[in-house]
Amino acid sequence: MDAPLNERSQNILEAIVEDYIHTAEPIGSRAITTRHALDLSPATVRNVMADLEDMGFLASPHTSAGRIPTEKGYQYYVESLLQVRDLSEEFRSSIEDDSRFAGKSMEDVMQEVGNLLSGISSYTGLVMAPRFNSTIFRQIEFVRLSQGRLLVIFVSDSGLVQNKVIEPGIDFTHRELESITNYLNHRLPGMTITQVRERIAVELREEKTRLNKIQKQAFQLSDKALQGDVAEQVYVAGTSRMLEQPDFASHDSMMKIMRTLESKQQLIELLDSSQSASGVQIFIGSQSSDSKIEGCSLITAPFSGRKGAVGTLGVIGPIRMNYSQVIPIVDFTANLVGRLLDRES
Amino acid sequence: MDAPLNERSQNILEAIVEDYIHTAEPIGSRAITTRHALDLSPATVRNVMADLEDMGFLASPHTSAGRIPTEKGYQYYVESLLQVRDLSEEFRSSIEDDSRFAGKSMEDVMQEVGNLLSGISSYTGLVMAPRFNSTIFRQIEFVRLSQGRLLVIFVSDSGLVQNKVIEPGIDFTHRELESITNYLNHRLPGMTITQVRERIAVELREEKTRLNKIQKQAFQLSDKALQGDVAEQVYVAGTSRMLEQPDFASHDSMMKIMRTLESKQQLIELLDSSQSASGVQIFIGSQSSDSKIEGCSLITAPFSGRKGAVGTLGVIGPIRMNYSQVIPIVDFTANLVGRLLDRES
DNA sequence: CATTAGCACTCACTCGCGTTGAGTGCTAAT
DNA sequence: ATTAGCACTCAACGCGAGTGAGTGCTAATG
Repeated sequence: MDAPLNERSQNILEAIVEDYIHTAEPIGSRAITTRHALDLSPATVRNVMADLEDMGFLASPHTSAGRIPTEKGYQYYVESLLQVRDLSEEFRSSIEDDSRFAGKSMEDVMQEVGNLLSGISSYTGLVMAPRFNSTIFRQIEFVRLSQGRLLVIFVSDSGLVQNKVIEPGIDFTHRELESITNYLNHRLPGMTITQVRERIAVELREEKTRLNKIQKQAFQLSDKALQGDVAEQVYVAGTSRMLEQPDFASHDSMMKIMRTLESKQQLIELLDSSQSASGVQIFIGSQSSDSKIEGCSLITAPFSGRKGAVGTLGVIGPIRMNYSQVIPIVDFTANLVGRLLDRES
Repeated sequence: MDAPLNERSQNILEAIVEDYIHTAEPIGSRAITTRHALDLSPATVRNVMADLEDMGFLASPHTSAGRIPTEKGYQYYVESLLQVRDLSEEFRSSIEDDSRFAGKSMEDVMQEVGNLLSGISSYTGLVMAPRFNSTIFRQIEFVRLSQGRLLVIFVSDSGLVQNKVIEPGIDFTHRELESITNYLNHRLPGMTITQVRERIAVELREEKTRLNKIQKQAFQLSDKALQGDVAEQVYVAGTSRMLEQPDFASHDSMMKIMRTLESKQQLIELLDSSQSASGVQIFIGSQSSDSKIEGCSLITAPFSGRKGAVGTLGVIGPIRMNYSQVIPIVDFTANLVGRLLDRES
């Protein structure tokens, strides 16, 4: 929509965005000339700043304050000016330090990844474990509870464990369950849960065929067990990091953020859209959905093992976020988690 | 240490505490005479208030403000003045509404209980699931992962599922694992994990005896599987409720609380002490451990099924907490959860 | 003698106001 | 095209007077 920015304007915009990311305070023309060696006088900078403001990249809180970037300013910065630095060796080895994941169940690993993201980025870390329906079936177990209630435990290829309680109607004996379990565990591994479901539907439709009683029961039971979606697992780490940000000093904005971070459902919606994308995605301010996370930016990346279980992880922080640092962190971590998924299979 | 309070002083202290709980603002002498039908003049009330301040039950933020209760004041109020009301029918049925727990795994039930506590009390809800070591063993399953890694899944009597990853050193075949699983699931149910552990230790010591290979392997494997403590499961709900409290308006106090609520470890320590007690316990301000939750009170109750799996739940809020409402909520909920544990067995 | 009316006193809170200074926009000089 | 100079703006800070809720003390009262 606009003429492209000339180099000087770009430099100045970049300087303002970066300074503001560090200080969280409006940047004045003088501050730029002193902090950056641009060989320009404050007056010239002022002229450029006025232009940038006209074009919508900057805004001034009031006449006698400096400028702060607008959302559009951040977007331009991220798309055109930002050069993503390589991850520092320190971070890299800190992320890759396998000992932190040793001997942990997949759930604990996910939580730990959240902690890692939050710890290194100093913002809030989010991890959404792979959708169960898209993961590859590895094993199923049944545990008899009281009164015909059955605890079903699924284990996915990547070591994720999910369990739910069902009431099948029939009260299976221990032996029957054992047979059913065996049967299912021989037939189903290697398929995704969705595929398993379809398979079951087919088999049940053809039930008049050669299925014996055990087989029929097995399919009926697993049909019940797989009915309905399993809730997504979301792990949040470092929510208090949000409170450290001066951007959320006001009580209201803080409450809003914290409420959102508490609601798994809303987080799922946020992360969901990036599920299918590939590579790091950046949502700046209102680019992410309707103001639920007003004033926030979200950096996400999907992760997946070789066999395709796909989850999403990311970092959420104020729009005034250190993009150049966070982007490689998210990228690198997503790769790591992909490898962690594979190590189980 | 002091002469017991006479009735008039008690009435006035009670009035002040209750008014302050509602308004969060210092209470003056006039306010009391108008809001409560005590048939006393403000002057008389002032005299009594001065006495109560001398005795340490009240404090004045500054000369020309009203009085607020001290911790000692709250303690006296809770111990001697508070009559715990019966839970309103509305709350009672809301808590007992079974549908909210229908078809949920035990983990989800625990989280839901947290939500319930927070929702009804308007403070923050805490639930610590029964210590795994004290729960009764019901079933164990092994899942082969890559490279000699084994996923172990324990199910407790009350339907709690825990899993961890071990590296037994030997690479068992599928058949071997099946036999071991069968053997363990026939031998161990009904004991607590701790008992199971002891049993294993004994059997292994006598291994020269009549144990065949499978049996020996079974014990060695389960020994590995049960080594080390399983992390406590803590569920927190409604942390943002803390931010709603005017008591935590200051940035500092807020951060402190949120950090604590984020740390499972610290929450475990808080809840741990009430584990062994029976009935509702009330920790007012510094009564709870060292200022980690400065300005907070904690109301807890242990819950247990008939078979003894013991967990703790509670509500945490500002010292200025609505004790008369929260105490019966916690009490009632703990009973409910006890029943929920039993329904599985 | 306990209670209360009366009164002087205290002190956080609010509001208005002048001062300060960082920063701007405009204009004229280079 | 750039820059020096300058008038202007406006949030932020500090100060002082005014306000009022609330106290503590004293003397009067039933």
